[in-house]
Amino acid sequence: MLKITLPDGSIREFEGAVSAHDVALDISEGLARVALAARINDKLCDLSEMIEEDSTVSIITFKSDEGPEIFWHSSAHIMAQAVQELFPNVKVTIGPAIENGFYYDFDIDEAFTEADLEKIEKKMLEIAKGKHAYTREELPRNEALKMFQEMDEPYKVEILSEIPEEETISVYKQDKFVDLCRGPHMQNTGLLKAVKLLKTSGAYWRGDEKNKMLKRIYGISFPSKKELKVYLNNLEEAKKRDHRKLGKELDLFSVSDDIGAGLILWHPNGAMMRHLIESFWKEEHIKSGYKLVYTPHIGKSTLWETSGHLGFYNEGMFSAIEVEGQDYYLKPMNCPFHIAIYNSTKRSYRELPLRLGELGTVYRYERSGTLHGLMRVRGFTQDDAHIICTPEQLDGEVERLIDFSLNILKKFGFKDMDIYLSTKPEKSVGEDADWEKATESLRKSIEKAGLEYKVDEGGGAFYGPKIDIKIKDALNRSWQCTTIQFDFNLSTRFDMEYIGADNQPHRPFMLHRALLGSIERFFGTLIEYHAGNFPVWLCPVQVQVLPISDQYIDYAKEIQDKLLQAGIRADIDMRDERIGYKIREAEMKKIPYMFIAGGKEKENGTVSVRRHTKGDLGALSVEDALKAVKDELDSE
RNA sequence: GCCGAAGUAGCUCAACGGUAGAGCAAGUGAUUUGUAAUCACUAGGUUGGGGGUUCGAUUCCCUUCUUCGGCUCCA
Repeated sequence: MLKITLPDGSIREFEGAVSAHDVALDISEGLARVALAARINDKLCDLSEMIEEDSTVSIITFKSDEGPEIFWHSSAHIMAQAVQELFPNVKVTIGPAIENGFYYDFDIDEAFTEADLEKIEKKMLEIAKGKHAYTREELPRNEALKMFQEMDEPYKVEILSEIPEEETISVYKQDKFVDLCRGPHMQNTGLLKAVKLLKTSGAYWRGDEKNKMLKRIYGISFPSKKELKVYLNNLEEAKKRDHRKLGKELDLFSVSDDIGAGLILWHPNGAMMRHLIESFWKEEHIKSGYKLVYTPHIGKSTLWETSGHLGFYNEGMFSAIEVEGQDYYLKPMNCPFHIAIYNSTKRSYRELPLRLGELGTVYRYERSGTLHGLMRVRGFTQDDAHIICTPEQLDGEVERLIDFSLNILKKFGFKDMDIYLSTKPEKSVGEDADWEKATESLRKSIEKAGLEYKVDEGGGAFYGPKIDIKIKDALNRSWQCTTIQFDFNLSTRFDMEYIGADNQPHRPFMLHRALLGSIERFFGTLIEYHAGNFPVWLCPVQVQVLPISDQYIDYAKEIQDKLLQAGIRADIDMRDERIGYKIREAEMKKIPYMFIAGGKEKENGTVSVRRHTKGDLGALSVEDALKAVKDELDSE
C-alpha cells in the first residue's frame, strides 16, 4: 500500500507499485494525459518514474513565478519577432497561448521547413538572452491604426479597424518588436531558457475557410532546459499509447486502402472486445427500461426531406443511391427510423417514457483531412437511443440518464472526463420556454449528481440544448463520447403525438442520447486511456497458459479446460519455444494472466501465476489461481 | 476540402539516378527448454497506383489514392 500526498493536501492510497503517470491519471484536473511534469518529494521527475511509499507528489504544468499562459503568450511574441527578423516579408497576425504551449500565425508564401524551425528556435533564444523588457503602451485607436499602417501589417490594421474609434488600445514592445496586444506579459524575455517548435500547419485567418490560409507554428517553452526535456519525454511516452499504434500491435483493427478511408475492419481481438462492450451495453439498457430496435442502413430521400437532413445536413451525407427511379441515402443518423417506429401506431401517455435503443451503424461523409484512426471515421456505430416522454417526465428522465451514463463509463475504468452544458445558439428552432425548461432540466441534473461542468454558451445544436462528456486521448486531445441532446425539431417535423389523460393530442419531448458516442471512437479512447492494459473483463484472452515444454501440453490443456468451464477466455501457447520467449510474447500482447505449467506444477496440481504489469506471483493451486482471476473480474 | 509531411517485405526501418538490404514476424529442421528474445537454413518486393523525363527511376517531375500533423467540421 502506497500513501501519496496530493497537491491539495489530500492523501491517496494506491495498491502496488505506481508511477507518477498513474497518479497523474488519478488527479482529475484535465491535464492528466500529458501532465507537463511531476514533482516527487519536491524533485522534478519524469512521469514514468516510480513513486516510493509516503511520497509527496504534485503534478505540475509549470515551474515559474509566471503562470504558463503568460509565459507562453510572451514566448509567442518572441517567436513572432524571430520570424520577422529571419523572414522580413512575413506579415504577423495573432499568436495566443494554448493548453500546452503557444502558436503564432504568419502570412508568408513559402512553407516553413524543419531547418527554418531550428533557425527560429536559435533566434528566439538569442532574443531571450537579451533580457528585453516587455513594455506596455496605451494609445488612442487611431494612432495605433496609423502606426500599424506605417508598419505595413494589414492583419493588425484589420483588427484595429473593427475597434470603435474612441477606444484606447494597448501595444506591447520587446526589443525591436511591437504587437497589438492586451497582455499581460512577463517582465523580460530572459525568463525563457528553453524552446521547442513542435510543428507547422496551415490555419485559416480567423478560422474561416473562406479566408486566406496562413502558416502556423506551434511551440512550447520553459524557464529551464530540464523542464523541456521532461516534457518532450512525456510526449514520447504519450505517443506509445496511440490507439493506432496499439491497434496494430495488439491486432485489434485496421483500415484498408482497397476498402476506403475511414472504414474500419475489426480483427478477431478487437471484435471480441466489441462483442463484450455491446453485450454489456445491451444488458444494461434492457435492465434500465430500454426497448431495443433494429433499423435499416438506408432510407428514401422523402424521409430525409421530412427530417430536414437533406437541407441542414446535406454536406455530411454520402451521395444518393438510385433504385428504380427513387433516391435512397445511407443513414447519417438513426433518429428518423426510431421516430418511424414511434409513429407506427397511435401512442398514449401511458406508454411514456418510451426509450428506443439501437447500436445503429451510420455513414457520414467526413472530409478526407479530418479522418483520424478510430476517432473520426466515415462509417460508425452509435450506441443511440431516443427517449420520448411527457414534459412532466423530463426531469426524472434526464436525472436517471446521467446516472446511467456515469455508471456505464465507470465499468470501463474512466475517471477523468470533462462535462459540458451547451445552451441555445443564435439560430434555433423551438419555443423559448421549452429551451428554458430543457436547459434547466439538464443543468439541475448535472448539479444534483454533484458533477463539475463547464457551460458552452450558445454551443447547443439548433434543435436543442445538450450535455456532452468528453474524454481525452494520449495527446490531451478531447473526444466527445457521451452526448445527451434535446430535439425540438424532429418531433415537430414528424408530427409526433401522444394522447394525454385529457384525451387530447400532445407533442412529446424527445431526447437523443449516445453514451459511448460511437463504438469506434469509444474503443479508441478506451485503448489510449488504458494504454492497452484493459480491464480483465474486456481482454480477448484473459489467461495464457504456458507449458514449459511439449510434455506438459496435456496438463496445460487440463488447466485451460477448467478455465473455459469457468467462463474465462484462455489460450495455450503450444509452440516449441522456451518459456522466456512465451512470456515475452504474452507480455507484449498485454494478456493479464499467464499460468505457467511445468513439472513442478503438474506434480503439485498448481500453476505459476504471472500478472501482466506486476510480474511473478508464485505458485498457486489451479483452483486458487482461477479464483484470483474471478476475484479481479468481480472487482471491476 | 485547405496548408504541410510521408508511403520501400506482414511489422520497424535502411539504401537514393546504375533494376533493393537488415532485424523481428512467417516456413522448415535441430533443440524439450523455468519467468521479457535458443540456433541454423528457407522463402518473402513490378519500392501505394498511373503517367512522364532518362540509355537506365525506388531515387527527378506530374497526377491519383492512402496515411500523419494542423485548419475547418464533428460521434
